[in-house]
Amino acid sequence: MVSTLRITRSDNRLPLILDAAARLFREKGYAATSMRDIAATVDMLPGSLYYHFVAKEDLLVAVYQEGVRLITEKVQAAVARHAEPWQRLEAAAVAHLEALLKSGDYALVVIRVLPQDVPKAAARLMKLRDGYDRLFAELVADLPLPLETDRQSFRLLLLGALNWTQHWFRDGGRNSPRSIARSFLRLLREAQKA
Amino acid sequence: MVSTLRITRSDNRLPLILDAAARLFREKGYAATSMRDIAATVDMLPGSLYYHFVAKEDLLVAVYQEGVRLITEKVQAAVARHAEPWQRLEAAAVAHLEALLKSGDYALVVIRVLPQDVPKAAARLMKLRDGYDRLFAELVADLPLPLETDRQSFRLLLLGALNWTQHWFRDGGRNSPRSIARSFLRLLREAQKA
DNA sequence: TTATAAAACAAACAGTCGTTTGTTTTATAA
DNA sequence: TTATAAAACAAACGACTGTTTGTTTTATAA
Repeated sequence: MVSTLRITRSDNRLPLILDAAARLFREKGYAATSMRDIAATVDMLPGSLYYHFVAKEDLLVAVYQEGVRLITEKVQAAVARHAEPWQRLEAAAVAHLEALLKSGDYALVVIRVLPQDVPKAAARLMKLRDGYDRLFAELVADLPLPLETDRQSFRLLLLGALNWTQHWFRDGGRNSPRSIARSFLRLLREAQKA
Repeated sequence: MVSTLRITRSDNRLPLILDAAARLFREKGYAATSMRDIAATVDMLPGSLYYHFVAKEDLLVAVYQEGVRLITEKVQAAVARHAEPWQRLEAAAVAHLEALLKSGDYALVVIRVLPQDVPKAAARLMKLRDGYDRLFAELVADLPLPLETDRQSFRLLLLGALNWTQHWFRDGGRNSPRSIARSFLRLLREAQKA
């Protein structure tokens, strides 16, 4: 699960710490979440967290890393199931949105906590993001679009709208992450057919 | 400028305080900005801020209010210059994006600081936002769209993409807020002509 | 069964947080 | 010129912050 960190004992509670951190970072943001909050959630003492992480920012980076991994994994799997460019993009959009809105805390931390909010970790966070961005760029590059279409704007429009859903999406309504993603893609696709 | 607060003396530094708060809230977020940061920026003592505001959240609400007012003002003025529905929406999108990316700190605080980040002020912040959202809803309602087009999705797609630009837009590049907004609208419009 | 290292405890550190209280300065109206 | 209220100062409050240090418990390999 956490590839870079060694776990040598079966009662290791590092996964629990990461879960708690992910939940709190998502709910309250990075700055408003204290190490004591996280420790209390997993019934530990604050200082104990420093056995696993050198500093608070490193805890965030670990959560971020797992979040990016999760999203990337789901999107790549979804894309692989299709061959036609538009279908591949739609599958990616659906998977992206489901990862954000359904799979839980890790993924949301990635689009909710801004690198600039954590200066000491900003460079590492941006690097983690960049890898993922390329994935979508390739999908858009493969689309059979009219020559005059600005593919960069196309990508930014779609991804921005998808990421912004976190601010208004409420679970339990009529529309699912899947239906939202499809709806967005339909609006974009019609325009590019000719 | 600040309609709800009385200014009875010419050397009142309330506007300076608001400017500083807006800048810091935008740069570092709400939680990471301390009252001492704000006070130091305007060369005051921390406690002095409490002559103007009962609590930190009220300072945020004041900034937010001014931000919403600024955006609304610019968008309404831009819309009023056109009669054709598509042109009105494009003018609104351009004004909205210019307000966010060019006019400075107040407007950006509105889309950067989430109501849920400040529980004690969340209700007030959301109320301020809602008024503005209606404005765009009306513009979309007036568009001559095919019957099958989902107007709500259309609005959320556009507004989400516009608001997300804060995360990647860098000033000085080839593309201006105006050109970005137009590019987005072109992508959406082509699809809806038939 | 015992040695070893993982993992957590216990307690404190120096600094910062939002805020309050009493006092002082100063622009303005009378 | 003086009375008044606006606006800021000065200093502190208790609570909370990220983090460190030394010690203790305990799962696991030998």
